[in-house]
Amino acid sequence: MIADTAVGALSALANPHRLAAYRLLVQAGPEGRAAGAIAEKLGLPASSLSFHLAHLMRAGLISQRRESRSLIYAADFEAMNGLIGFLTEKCCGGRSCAPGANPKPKRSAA
Amino acid sequence: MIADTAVGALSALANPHRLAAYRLLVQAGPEGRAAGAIAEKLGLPASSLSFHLAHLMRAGLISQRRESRSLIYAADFEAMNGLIGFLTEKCCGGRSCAPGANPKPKRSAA
DNA sequence: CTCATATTTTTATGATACTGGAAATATCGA
DNA sequence: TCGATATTTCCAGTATCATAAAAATATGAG
Repeated sequence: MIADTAVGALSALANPHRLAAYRLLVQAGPEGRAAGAIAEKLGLPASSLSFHLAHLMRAGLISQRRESRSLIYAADFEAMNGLIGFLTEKCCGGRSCAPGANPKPKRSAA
Repeated sequence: MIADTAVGALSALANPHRLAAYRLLVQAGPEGRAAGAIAEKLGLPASSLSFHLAHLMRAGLISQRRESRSLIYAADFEAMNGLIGFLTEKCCGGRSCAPGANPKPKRSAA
């Protein structure tokens, strides 16, 4: 991941509504959730939610697929792991890492 | 971590200069780095960097300590892990989690 | 006390983001 | 084709953020 991508992803998450929507999708897993269901859960007008989902899409954090009349959104877990890896990269230059001692949030492939 | 805190942290990171400064501090580890050293490394005017560091401080992502004439900034690793935990919380509702299969970026205490 | 260094605060201007109603688009069923 | 459902695009008003020069503050040395 390059810095611009990371800034885009972080900007996308840096809004209460988008963060809520994103977390909802993270918890929903690969199956995802329809836009309408998200709007209802979050109590947002459809047009506002659409704006926020488009923002998350542009940032590459979620994906979209159509299923009949509904548009289903799902979190992109590779993007999430890429972002986390970018933030924690070369954490502490290799040393033991702070109070609780967390060498590195090791992820499978990264 | 509550949502407001997370939004604050993400907003703080959602800027190229702040993200660069933060990553520099993450890689520097608990020792941290003086404001002047960061400004030089990033090629930023002192006043601009100060603005950005204050933003990261307000978000709780970094800490400050004085050492003679210099102010030393260091990443707060607990905050970072808290943020990552918040993002990945209840990821996939427990199921296997996407392509690479990453159940959860397990961290020591969280 | 005064000067030099390190950093922050103040300030003004310009740019970007959020909001939600109304209209437009896409899909489905009869 | 027509109507209903699901969602997006358009719009404009308001609010928030980034920038960097200049002035202010804090520390240390002589």
